[in-house]
Amino acid sequence: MPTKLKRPIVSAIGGTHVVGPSRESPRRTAFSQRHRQPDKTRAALIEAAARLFNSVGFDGTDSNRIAREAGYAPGTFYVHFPDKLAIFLEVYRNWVNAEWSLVEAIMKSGGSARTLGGRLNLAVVEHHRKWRTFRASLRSLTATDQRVHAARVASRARQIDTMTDLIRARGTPVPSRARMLSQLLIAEALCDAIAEGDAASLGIEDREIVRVLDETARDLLS
Amino acid sequence: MPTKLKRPIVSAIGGTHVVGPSRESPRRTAFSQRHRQPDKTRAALIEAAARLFNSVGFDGTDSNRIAREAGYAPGTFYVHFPDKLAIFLEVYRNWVNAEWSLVEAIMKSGGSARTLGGRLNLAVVEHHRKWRTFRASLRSLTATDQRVHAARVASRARQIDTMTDLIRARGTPVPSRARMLSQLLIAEALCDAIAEGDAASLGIEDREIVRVLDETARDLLS
Amino acid sequence: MPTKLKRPIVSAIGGTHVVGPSRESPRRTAFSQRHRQPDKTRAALIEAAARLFNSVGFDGTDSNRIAREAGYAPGTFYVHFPDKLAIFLEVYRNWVNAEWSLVEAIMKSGGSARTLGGRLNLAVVEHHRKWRTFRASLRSLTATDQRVHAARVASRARQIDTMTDLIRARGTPVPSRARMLSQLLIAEALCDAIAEGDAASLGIEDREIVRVLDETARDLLS
Amino acid sequence: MPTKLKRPIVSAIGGTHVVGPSRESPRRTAFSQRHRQPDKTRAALIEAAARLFNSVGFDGTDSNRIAREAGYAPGTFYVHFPDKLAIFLEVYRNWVNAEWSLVEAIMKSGGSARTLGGRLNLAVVEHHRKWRTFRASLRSLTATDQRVHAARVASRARQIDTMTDLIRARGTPVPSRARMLSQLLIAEALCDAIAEGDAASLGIEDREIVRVLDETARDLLS
DNA sequence: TATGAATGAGATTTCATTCAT
DNA sequence: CATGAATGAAATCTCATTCAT
Repeated sequence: MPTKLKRPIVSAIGGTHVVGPSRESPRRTAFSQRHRQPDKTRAALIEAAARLFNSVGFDGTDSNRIAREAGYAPGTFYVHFPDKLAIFLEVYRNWVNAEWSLVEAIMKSGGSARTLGGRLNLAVVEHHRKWRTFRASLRSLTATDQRVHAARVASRARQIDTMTDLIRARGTPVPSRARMLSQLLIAEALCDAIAEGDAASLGIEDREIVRVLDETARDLLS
Repeated sequence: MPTKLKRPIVSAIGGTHVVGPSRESPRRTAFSQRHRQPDKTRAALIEAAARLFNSVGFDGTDSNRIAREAGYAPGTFYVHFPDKLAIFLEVYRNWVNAEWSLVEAIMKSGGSARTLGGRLNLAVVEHHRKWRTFRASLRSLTATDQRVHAARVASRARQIDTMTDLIRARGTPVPSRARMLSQLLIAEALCDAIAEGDAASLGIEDREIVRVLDETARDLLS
Repeated sequence: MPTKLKRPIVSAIGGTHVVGPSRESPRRTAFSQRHRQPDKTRAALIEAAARLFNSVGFDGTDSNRIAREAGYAPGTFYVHFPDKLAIFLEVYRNWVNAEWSLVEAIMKSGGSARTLGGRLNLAVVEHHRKWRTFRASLRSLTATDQRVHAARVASRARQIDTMTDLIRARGTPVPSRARMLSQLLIAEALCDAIAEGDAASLGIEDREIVRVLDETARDLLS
Repeated sequence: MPTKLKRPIVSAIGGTHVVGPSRESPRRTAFSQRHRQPDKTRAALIEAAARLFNSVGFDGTDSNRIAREAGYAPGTFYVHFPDKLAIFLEVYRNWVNAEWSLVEAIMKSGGSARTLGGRLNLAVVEHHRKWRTFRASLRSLTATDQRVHAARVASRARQIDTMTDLIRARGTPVPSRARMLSQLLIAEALCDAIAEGDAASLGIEDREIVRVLDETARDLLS
């Protein structure tokens, strides 16, 4: 029911510098201005959930803690979400939106295809790095849970459509959907690997991987 | 196929056709012939764990159920493993061994580089497909748990070494470690995506993705 | 007797006549009138714990049973106490308070030093008799557990201070702290022995031991 | 069935300098000379049990660990003792014997009543200090368990008899049994308090308490 | 809407004990 | 006698969820 206008989706996920769950006791005045404003409550819960999922993972948190971190009582959680998975899906939706915003902003910033591609890759890598633990839970739930799996496939379909539009807008020939999907998957994999520090722990520099990423993008998408 | 090994590592993971856990209650009162043979017990527990992790995920099972599925009482689990994560790492070790065996078997089968590469990709895709839920748990735990993360990085390092040996053996120039890691990651990502049915649900045929996989392998490794 | 206090500390320990835990299963499905009043819940848990610790000992009960005996579900225990030891310490705190109340009441009742001393000893003996099993657990945990040991030493320190005040108030010269501690220890030991029926089982009458107690008190404290 | 002659009871308890359970892996040669020598096995189990009861308490150990610490397999425990309590009683029996040996040795060493009394108190204090954790378990079980309680009462009766004999031997008039019991209890309490470091943690010096102990002994027993 | 005490099923883990060898 | 793998009941503790206020 909340429309996109009402809740500033991007700010919660895209903008914040993510840190572990705050240790400060739930910020709560006797009756903060946020109370009795359902949209703000909902947004606060989502933000807290995003933070927690990204620091201790989906199975590492519980709904009580999400509510407490957001400054509410346990019961409040269930006023806004039917269960823990529902808020996870909401966080995922926000995360995807944030990535889209990122991509759009860069595409509008102008420059050669090369420059743009490089900038894009860097930004996306950074976004993955920031949300690596959340993304790990996402991947795990994808294999385990129908709802999450469906949401993810849907999101990929939209990504491919968006990519098609962007390429078409530039006048370049549109690659096959298989190639576009592959590129998405490859970008995700390499970004996640960098984000998780795998390259580093093998003595490989991140930017070497980014270079490979650039290459595959060029090969597959043009 | 493992013969003299104390614990038949590969067979548990590589060979079985994976199905969901049986629903019949495996409660036993008397000792079966398998009992009192710690190596077999251990192997049975690992096999049951592999099956369960791959059908309901790491967080979807519990040590009691693993023991019961293997035909033992709850306490038996703790005779052989200190906790649930320990058996997970053991399953992972087996999984990696199974993949190595697969790769080695194919490498020894002879044929042109092309043929070999294709066969390899197909086999690995199939292996991932079979173990997709287990792999999802693996990826999730990688981000959450130190022990798993370390095990996975170690395994990647060994994979790169093995790859180096194989390429060197063929007389081809050895690519940079960054390229080899990238290829491993890409293969994993594309295989997992096929395994999870993502391509299919976007109306893309699996073999189109496999073709991309072949291409990147060619580009990156030669 | 406690009235305005949030948690009626003394009443739980001091007043009740202690019997073994009831055998009827106290399973409740609906909320009783006691529920939703956290202070009462907490007090009920403490009371049940006191009763159980005193009948089957600390290691003879479990948190589930304490909750059930108090009329709550297992989880409720952990809403109020982090673990079994925490409630034990709370019970101990109450027990000490009850003893203090006892002593104060008698001190205020007037009479000669002799009369008062005698009355005091009898009352304390009775208190120990009533709580003999609880006290045995207390002594055991004292040697095993840091938290309990610390609580007990702190309590002794306070007892010595109180004793000092009382003696000073009567105008009598204050004995050394060593003597006061010794007297506390001796009183405890003799009281516990009577409480545990040791004198009786050796064919010695309780009041003979009480007489010795009176003697040592006179010798050490005046 | 084992007679006193066969198993050197005192040495296990009286002589050893007690430390925590050894961390070294169970001292065991392929088939040590101790094996198949039931008396030695039994003695080794008792010794290990004494050590463990005195470092982690009765409830802090388990029969498997006792067996392992003694260098045997879990099942061996049950060849020699029907249950954990049985070995505890055996350890207690040894402990009492050790104390008797101590007392006898000192009584035979000659000297004035004063000197002897002082030496006795010091030795007994030391014995208690060494076995303080074991003694705490003893006291706890005394209140909880019939078998232990009976054993302890019996032991006290014997102590009083012995004391009577010793006093009679010196030609001094024999005090009432109540006085003798009281003195035993007081000695135990003060010794245990010193052993547990209670005096020290209240800023009181141990020897002050020992002096009180001497006083009460003089007052009660002469 | 928001609250938060209470729920209770269920997961993890321990350990006294058995028994076939 | 000794072994030691296996047992399974039971204890500790968690957490998604409910519901009366």
